[in-house]
Amino acid sequence: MRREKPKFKQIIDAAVVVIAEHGYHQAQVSKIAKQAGVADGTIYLYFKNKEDILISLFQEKMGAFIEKIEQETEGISSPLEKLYVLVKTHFSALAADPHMAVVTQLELRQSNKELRHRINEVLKGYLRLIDRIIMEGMEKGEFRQDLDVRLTRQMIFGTLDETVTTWVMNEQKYDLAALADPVYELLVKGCAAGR
Amino acid sequence: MRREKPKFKQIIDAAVVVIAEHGYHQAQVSKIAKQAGVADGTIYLYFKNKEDILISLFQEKMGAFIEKIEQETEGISSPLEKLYVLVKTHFSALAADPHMAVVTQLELRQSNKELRHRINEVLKGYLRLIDRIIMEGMEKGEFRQDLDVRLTRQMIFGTLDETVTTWVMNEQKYDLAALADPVYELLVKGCAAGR
Amino acid sequence: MRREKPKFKQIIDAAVVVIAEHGYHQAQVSKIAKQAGVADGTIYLYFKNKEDILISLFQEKMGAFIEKIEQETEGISSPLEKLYVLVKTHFSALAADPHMAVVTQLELRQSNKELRHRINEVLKGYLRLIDRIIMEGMEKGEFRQDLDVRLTRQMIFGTLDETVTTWVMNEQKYDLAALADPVYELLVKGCAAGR
Amino acid sequence: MRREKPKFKQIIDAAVVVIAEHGYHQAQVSKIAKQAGVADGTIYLYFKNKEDILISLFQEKMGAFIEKIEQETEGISSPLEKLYVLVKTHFSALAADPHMAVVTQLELRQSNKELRHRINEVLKGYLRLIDRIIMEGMEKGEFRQDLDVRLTRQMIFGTLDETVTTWVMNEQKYDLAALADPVYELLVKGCAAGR
DNA sequence: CATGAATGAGTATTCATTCAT
DNA sequence: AATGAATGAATACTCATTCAT
Repeated sequence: MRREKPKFKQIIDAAVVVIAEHGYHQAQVSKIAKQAGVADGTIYLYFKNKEDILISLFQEKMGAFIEKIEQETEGISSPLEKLYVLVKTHFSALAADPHMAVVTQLELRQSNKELRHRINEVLKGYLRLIDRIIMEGMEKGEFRQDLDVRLTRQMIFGTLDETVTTWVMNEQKYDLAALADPVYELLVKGCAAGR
Repeated sequence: MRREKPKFKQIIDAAVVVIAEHGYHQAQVSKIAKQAGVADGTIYLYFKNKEDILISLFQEKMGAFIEKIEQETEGISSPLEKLYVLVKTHFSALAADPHMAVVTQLELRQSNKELRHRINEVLKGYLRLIDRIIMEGMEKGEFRQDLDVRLTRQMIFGTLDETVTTWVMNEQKYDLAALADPVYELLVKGCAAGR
Repeated sequence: MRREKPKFKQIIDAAVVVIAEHGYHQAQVSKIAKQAGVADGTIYLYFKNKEDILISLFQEKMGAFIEKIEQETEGISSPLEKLYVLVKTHFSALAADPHMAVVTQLELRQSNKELRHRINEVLKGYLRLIDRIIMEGMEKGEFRQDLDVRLTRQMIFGTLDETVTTWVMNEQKYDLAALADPVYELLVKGCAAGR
Repeated sequence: MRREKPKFKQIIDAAVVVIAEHGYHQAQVSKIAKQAGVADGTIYLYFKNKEDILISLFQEKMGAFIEKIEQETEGISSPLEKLYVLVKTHFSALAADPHMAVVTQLELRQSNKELRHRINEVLKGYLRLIDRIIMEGMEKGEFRQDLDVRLTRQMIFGTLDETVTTWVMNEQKYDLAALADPVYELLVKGCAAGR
């Protein structure tokens, strides 16, 4: 299994650092190789091509991200609480890894359409997780019955994503994790005044 | 005023078509010139460089977009209704211009960080418009009093943006404008069941 | 006669200024037109093409230069004295027109081989003048009898040219005209100690 | 040391041939690469950019030229004889390498001002060598005591340079080396008849 | 005569990928 | 397995010249 070989991780980690520091368009293969401490050619013993590095990077990191959120929400029975933990974990995981935040929110989005479609494949795992929470919430009566699952998931993911992106573009100046509570409340109650 | 010269618009429209059809990275200057029916060199009589075409494109189109939404919401006194019209207009404007939708949601995001920052400057006008609706809503008691304006705006914009992007990535297969009502309701009421 | 039309001179003078200030490779036709206060297209009513401007420039200025030296040396009977006046006039004419000095010594030499050959045609008038002084000097016994005219002329012109070029490259910091006496003596006596 | 790698010399030699045959402005990088038998990109493993090829070319060739003249004049005690050997070697070295003669006398002078200044830096080594001969000649009493070293050097270099350039522009039709004797005599004795 | 908007040919340089060692 | 020298395709921009007004 290539994912277990030490150089596989070594190269992916190097890619994250190089992209975060130099930006997507300045992340040449040779720069990644240098950062990883291997020869340019060695990259191609572990990855099919440059795109494959980026896809693998996203798979590895996003996979861990999803797994973490799944673990955190696993034992929880209340869908609303699950949603809260998801928001909290989403924010704190990215706040804890500033390099990764820059890479996922800004740099990787500069990739071409094909790569972005591949990335979306990976993202789907996360979106399905959100979908499951929504459906469970509707079943258990904690969420409104008339929700459109896809639209609700788009609201949740869109809000989280926009919040993190704004935070990254503001150079991560404020405490992202602290936004979990008000954002959760917004998603749950909406913006209108209650009756 | 260069913006009023016919070739200025002609070239920008050509750029939209070329980028939508061939993608950002395949939108060579010569391809845009050909589509516009002018010589390569003519481009440079109206634009400083390639990046300037893209920035101008975004300014022109986004400017018209914002202006349209401002006009539509102008006479309305209820902030909630303003929000509804904003959602509706946002969706229908992009649904009415599929090329532009592809360009703004997918292609232009591949641009480098500098261009994206310039684009964000233009976007700010739109975000400020949303902010004003939120503040007015709080003042008039239609929105909750404890809202964080920035977070609320990020929810609204993030949700709209994610919804449009998903629609574009699904090849605009369904009716985007029809989503205005449920999305509006989601934003206003949130996803939780009422008490 | 085009040479007598005011715009002809106007454009040539503009070319000298532009080339001296911006350098040969930055002396675009449009810049010369602007400096001359005419439209780009007007240039082509007076000159066949850009090269023609430069050739005409050289002909006009070099023609006046040669004429001046011919006039100064005309009444003089002694070839040695003629040579002295030539050296003196060569230096003082260029010292009096710093723009022109930069143009002839540095900028115009960046032109392509063909233009340089055309320029050499013009220069030949000057070289023939030097030749005549040498031959007269040999006839009148003031110059050595065994001189090779071409080589002697190359020594004279090469020395003057190198001296002016060095002066221009040193930013015309010292008094060029003051070098006429020692340079003349060098050309006449050579560098060896007399017997 | 890049100068010792075979491809470094290979590319420089190719540049000399291409420039001599096609002229400075027609010496595209791809043409040089083809002549050198390498890929375009390989050029940039050995040279920073195109200008660097030309500067290196001049440094390599002019360096060898100066070294050769230094070696030839080394053991000689008489400054006059040193001057003779310098003239002789200058002419015969350029006569032996017609390509290089075209490149140094005609083509490289078309380069822009910056490159020409870099080239002059290299030339200074040669001018200093001439200066040393002049000063030694004055000390040993073989040269006149009242010489201005700079002017004398300008006469010597200017004469040699003009002689070679004329020879190149006449398509190297006559025997340049044979001119060493009369040119030397001119430089030493001047053109005036002895007393 | 004069204008100036429009033309379009031409070129240095980068970098993902290969393959002989 | 690992290396790194070599490859070569691909593209924005300038500016001399024209010609309809």
